[in-house]
Amino acid sequence: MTDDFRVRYAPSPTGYLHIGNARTALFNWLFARHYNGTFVIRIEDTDAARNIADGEKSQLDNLKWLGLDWDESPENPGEYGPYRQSERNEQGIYQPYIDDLLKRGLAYKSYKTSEQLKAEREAQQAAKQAPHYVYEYEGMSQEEREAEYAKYEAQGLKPVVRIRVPEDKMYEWDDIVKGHISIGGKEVGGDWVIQKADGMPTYNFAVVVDDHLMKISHVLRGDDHVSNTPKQMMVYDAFGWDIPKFGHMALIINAATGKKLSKRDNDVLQFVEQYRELGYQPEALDNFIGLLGWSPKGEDEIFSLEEFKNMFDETRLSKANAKFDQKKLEWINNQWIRRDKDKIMPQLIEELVKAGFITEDEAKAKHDWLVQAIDVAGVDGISYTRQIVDLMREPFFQLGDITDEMKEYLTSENGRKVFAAWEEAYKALPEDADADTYMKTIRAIQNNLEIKGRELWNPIRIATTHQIQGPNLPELLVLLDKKQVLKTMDDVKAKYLA
RNA sequence: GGCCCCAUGGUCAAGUGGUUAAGACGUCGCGUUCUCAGCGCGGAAUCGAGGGUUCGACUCCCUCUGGGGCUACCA
Repeated sequence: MTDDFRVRYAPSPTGYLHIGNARTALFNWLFARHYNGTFVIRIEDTDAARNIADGEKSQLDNLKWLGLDWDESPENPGEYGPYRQSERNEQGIYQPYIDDLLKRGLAYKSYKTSEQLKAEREAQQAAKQAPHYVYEYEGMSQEEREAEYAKYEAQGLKPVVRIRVPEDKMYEWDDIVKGHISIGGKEVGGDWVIQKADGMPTYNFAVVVDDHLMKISHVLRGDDHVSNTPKQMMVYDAFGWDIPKFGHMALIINAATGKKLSKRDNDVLQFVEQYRELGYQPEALDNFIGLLGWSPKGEDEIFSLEEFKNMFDETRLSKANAKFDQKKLEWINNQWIRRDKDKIMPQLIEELVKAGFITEDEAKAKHDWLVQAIDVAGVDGISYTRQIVDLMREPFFQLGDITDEMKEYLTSENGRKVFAAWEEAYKALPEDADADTYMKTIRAIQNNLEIKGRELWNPIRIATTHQIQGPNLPELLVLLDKKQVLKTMDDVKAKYLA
């Protein structure tokens, strides 16, 4: 494969950027960048009713966030604009092609109402036949058809334009991922609509005209488009255009339902936006979706976009659908969080600010302390940055309740002894004692009292933090404010050890 | 129902006629440790079924089964 690679990602702005779309975009990007081609973004907004207000903006924003850049789009048009189908239609780009087909008798106007169509379909199904459009002008000449059109127009009916499907023809192609596929012309369900009554071209028609005009060389898209391919091929044929190479990637499946991941599946977080809000790293999302349906040669699992780009090989795309495994995503994100802590730190601190634990000014003043506290709290174990909130809440910003179990440790005979010894020792320590000093102090109590393990540590941990488990205690004590700790201990003493 | 596609552990998957069938997530156990996390070590777990082809099939062919996709004036 050589130059002149032009690939595209063509979202319809009917929603936010979905994980499945993101994957399609990612692989098209990889394809373009690996082969030094051009990556085009085209907005397929021919269904005005389904478009949502900020769909396009959100899609593009999230693509950028994922680190996917593009060479041509509505924002930065190349020489094949405009890059929104609605605008292309307004400019009359599609109409001449439709008229041409009409003139050549390869397409025709149809005035059947949706009620009629529905009735036809139901009758066919009742007769156990596959739904199939019935051509209403059988045996008529062009003139006779025109006469029919006039009759309907007089009744005020608006037509759609349907393409005549060559039913005897076989449509075959060598799919980049699936290999050879062939589908008979008679399988597409009969003459299909290329222009809707509102004048908009349909997806299957517009996509061909645009891909041709934009000189798209490779079309990498989801498996769900396989059955659209013969329809699109017959349009290429009708105009005598070269057909691009198609590649149909296996779909991402909802592990719970076993079905194609759908926007309506509320049990899975599946919008890029949602992951972004929880504090997933874009690199991690790229890493995860890049490994869904594609695998590299070696045994490594963690890859940057740049590495993916260099390794990319379209022959290693999987033919089988892949289930979405949230746990693996979490692990991958954890790896990225740990890979560059300096980069993550501001995000973590921001989460603490948003949680109301600390103001922005305080965070600035106590920056070094925060960095240490975050580390001691166990940032290495989190899956996404939002989790730092629960990790840090206790004992850094709030104290929890003393449970019955904790009370047991505190009020047992050994617990009382440990508390007394600890209280005395702690008060005697300087305010800036280091972790080693705390450790030695606790070890000394262990030796004096001959109490060890949980019997020793739990009373101290509980008395100072109201927790029965948590980060390494000596390191934690270094970070806690001594006055606060003393107060906590006094309270515990007054309440449980009086 | 029709057409198309797919099929290795719970999940992602490597593998292209001869392998002890990689690796990762998850899971389980052990160790480190006061505990959690982390880290280290180890374990369990896979070729959907049946026929062929072949000296030899996870790999090739067929059938079945299972799963998915599509079947719109949606994209």
